[in-house]
Amino acid sequence: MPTRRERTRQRLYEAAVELIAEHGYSATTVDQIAERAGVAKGTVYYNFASKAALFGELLEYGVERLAAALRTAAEGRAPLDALDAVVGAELAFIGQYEAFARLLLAETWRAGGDWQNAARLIRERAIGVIADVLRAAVANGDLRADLDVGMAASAVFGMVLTVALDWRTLQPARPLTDVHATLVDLLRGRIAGPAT
Amino acid sequence: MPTRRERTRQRLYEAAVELIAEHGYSATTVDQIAERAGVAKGTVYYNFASKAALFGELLEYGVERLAAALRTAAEGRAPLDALDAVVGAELAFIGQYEAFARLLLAETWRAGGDWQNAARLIRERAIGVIADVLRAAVANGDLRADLDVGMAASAVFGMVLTVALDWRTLQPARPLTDVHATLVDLLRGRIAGPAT
Amino acid sequence: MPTRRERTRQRLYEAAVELIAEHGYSATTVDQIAERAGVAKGTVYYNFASKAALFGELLEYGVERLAAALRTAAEGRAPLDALDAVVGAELAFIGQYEAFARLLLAETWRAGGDWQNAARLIRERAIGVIADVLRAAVANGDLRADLDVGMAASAVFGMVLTVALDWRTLQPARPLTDVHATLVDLLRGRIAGPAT
Amino acid sequence: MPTRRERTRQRLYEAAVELIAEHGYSATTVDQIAERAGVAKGTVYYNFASKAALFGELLEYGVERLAAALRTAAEGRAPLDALDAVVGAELAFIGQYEAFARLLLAETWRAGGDWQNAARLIRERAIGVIADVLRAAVANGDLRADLDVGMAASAVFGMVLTVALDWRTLQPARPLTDVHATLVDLLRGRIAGPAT
DNA sequence: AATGAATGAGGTTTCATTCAT
DNA sequence: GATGAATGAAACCTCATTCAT
Repeated sequence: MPTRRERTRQRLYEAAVELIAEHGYSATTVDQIAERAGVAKGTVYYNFASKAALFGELLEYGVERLAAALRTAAEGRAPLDALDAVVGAELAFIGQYEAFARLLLAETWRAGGDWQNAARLIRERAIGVIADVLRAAVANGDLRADLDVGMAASAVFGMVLTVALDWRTLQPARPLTDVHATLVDLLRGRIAGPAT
Repeated sequence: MPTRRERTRQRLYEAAVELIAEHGYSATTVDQIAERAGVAKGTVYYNFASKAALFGELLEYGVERLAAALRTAAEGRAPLDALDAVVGAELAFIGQYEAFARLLLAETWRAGGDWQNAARLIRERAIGVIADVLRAAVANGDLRADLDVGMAASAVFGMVLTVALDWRTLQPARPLTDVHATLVDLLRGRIAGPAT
Repeated sequence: MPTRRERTRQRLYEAAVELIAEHGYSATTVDQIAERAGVAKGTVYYNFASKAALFGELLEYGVERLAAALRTAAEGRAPLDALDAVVGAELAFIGQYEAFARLLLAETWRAGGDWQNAARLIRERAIGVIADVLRAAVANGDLRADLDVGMAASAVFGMVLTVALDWRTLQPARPLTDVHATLVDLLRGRIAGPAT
Repeated sequence: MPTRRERTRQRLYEAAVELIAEHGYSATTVDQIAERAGVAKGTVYYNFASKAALFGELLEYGVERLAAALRTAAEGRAPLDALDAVVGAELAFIGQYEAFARLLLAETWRAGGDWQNAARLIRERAIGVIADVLRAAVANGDLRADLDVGMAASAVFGMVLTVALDWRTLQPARPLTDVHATLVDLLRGRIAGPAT
């Protein structure tokens, strides 16, 4: 059973993720976070050292969950199946934590960036899982030996992220399986027309 | 020959794009923009109604250039060649206007967003060009008839954008043709290993 | 017992009235108001939505007090006595809240005006009380039946205001009763010389 | 025939008076003045040393005209007739130069005031004419000997000013003669009802 | 005689943070 | 454990003034 403090922190997490996803880190104020969480402004500072610290913990927490979801999906599968499963897991994660996904896109792909560490974290953890799967597929002979694994992993991650956000924005009613199928087809090179 | 005002506006455009790409819209101050452009702060406001207006015009201008580059690349080519060319053009654009590309990713993929109009603009103009190419490929029998063109276009755009930015960040020395080749292979489904 | 917030707001009211009376609304800065009230600039904005809102609440508050003072003075008196009393009350009010009276003159008699609402308020509330007294005097047969009550009320109000401010500026030592007597004589038509 | 410069200055006078009457001196910008006058901003500074100088010349010019109008009206009349004529002249002046009258009220009745000189000027010139008339009436035995001439002059001036501006605002269609008649009745003490 | 782009001091407003309750 | 009034640095923006044309 969570303590009162736990519950307050959780409420602040959620409020912060939603607001930052909508307006960005800088444009989100501590006042707004407190209001949406239903607590007084002082309470934010009773629970977190600063606005930046709240955001940092948030990112860490979210990226950890994303990476864990991807790792779990890949475990114990044959390489190509694992790739499909990882794509499915990324889609599912975005479907459930859409706000966090937008936050990821919006705040981490900067040039100099105040959150460059976080960005590296994401590449290393989330894209790293995809790269591992691709490497296994290459080792298994499923993908050709000279594939640039790092670049391909980055491509897969970005492709899924972009498509997933367009999905949530433009056709949220569409079932996940549908989107998943299209993405897998794209990845497997199955979009060619009838042999001529 | 550009007027004095024209030249000043151009300098402000450039300064703003770079800064916003690095720190985001909210975290970039008008002072910084003015300083980098080498003008006084008041000059920013003499030339643009507000910080938001400057950013708005900026997005419009950049998206227009990107869409034009993609359209030009596609023109007069057979569908699948056009797809390769469009990917190449997007890569080239990002290589040249990296700052603008980061800004696009960082500021437009928000949920509610103050720049939702801009986001729609991008989807309609830039991704629209890709969708047109894919549609032509389907009509030509190069891609299968039931392909979800909209989703595929979004996937291509996001994949290229993500890869390109990782390329600029992690291995800027690598030649564009190299990256282009990998992306085209991915798109054409040529990454399968030796037939088993 | 007033809350802390109440006390701060009151201090801000007083500081603002004095400064605006001296320099006008536009020429008075929020910095000055905060300094005279002995609080930080941010505190002004914690207590009022904006400089304009502070001024608006100020006017409302002051006009309400003025109208109340005039109404109280008139109550339970015969019409002509009531008129004398109302003039006395206006004089006393200006004597005590000179700053507010100057502010009234300076900021509300504009043409298009951002404070036209406030101006109308004043006419309706303060001048309205005088008009009521005059109307009662007409009904009582003390003043002639075809008197333009609205115009006369406006005349009385303006006459007293102008005289009172000249009094405070030029001969502040002079007792109120003296000024009151002269004004009442003027109003009652007792300034004619010896019958010829 | 006025020179080109003369005409420009005149247009700037008029634009400035109207704008300052509406929004006050501080709230009126040089940009607005230039725009309403139909000239470029630089032209304002080609013709006047500063915004304050423009306003100063404006006040001087206007007060001079007002005082002259009052003096002319009084000349060569018997004291009490002169009083009526002066009131009529003040009304006529305000009817014609309403904007200037509002400006006078709004900017000169301040406490500390940046335009205190101007305020003194007005009292001395405009109210002074009225005081002279009243003094003559006292000397002539038309008004009682112990009348406080200064205070009465101030009362007359303020009464007329207030009534005139309410007239222009609330019932501009009403003829001047009507307003004049009511004011004169008030001044002559002719508002008493039927003798009881 | 007039212009309008440019300036920078100074204004209003926002907001992360502190602290007494 | 939580509050909310207060703070002041720093943001956006305005505007009187200058000056090259």
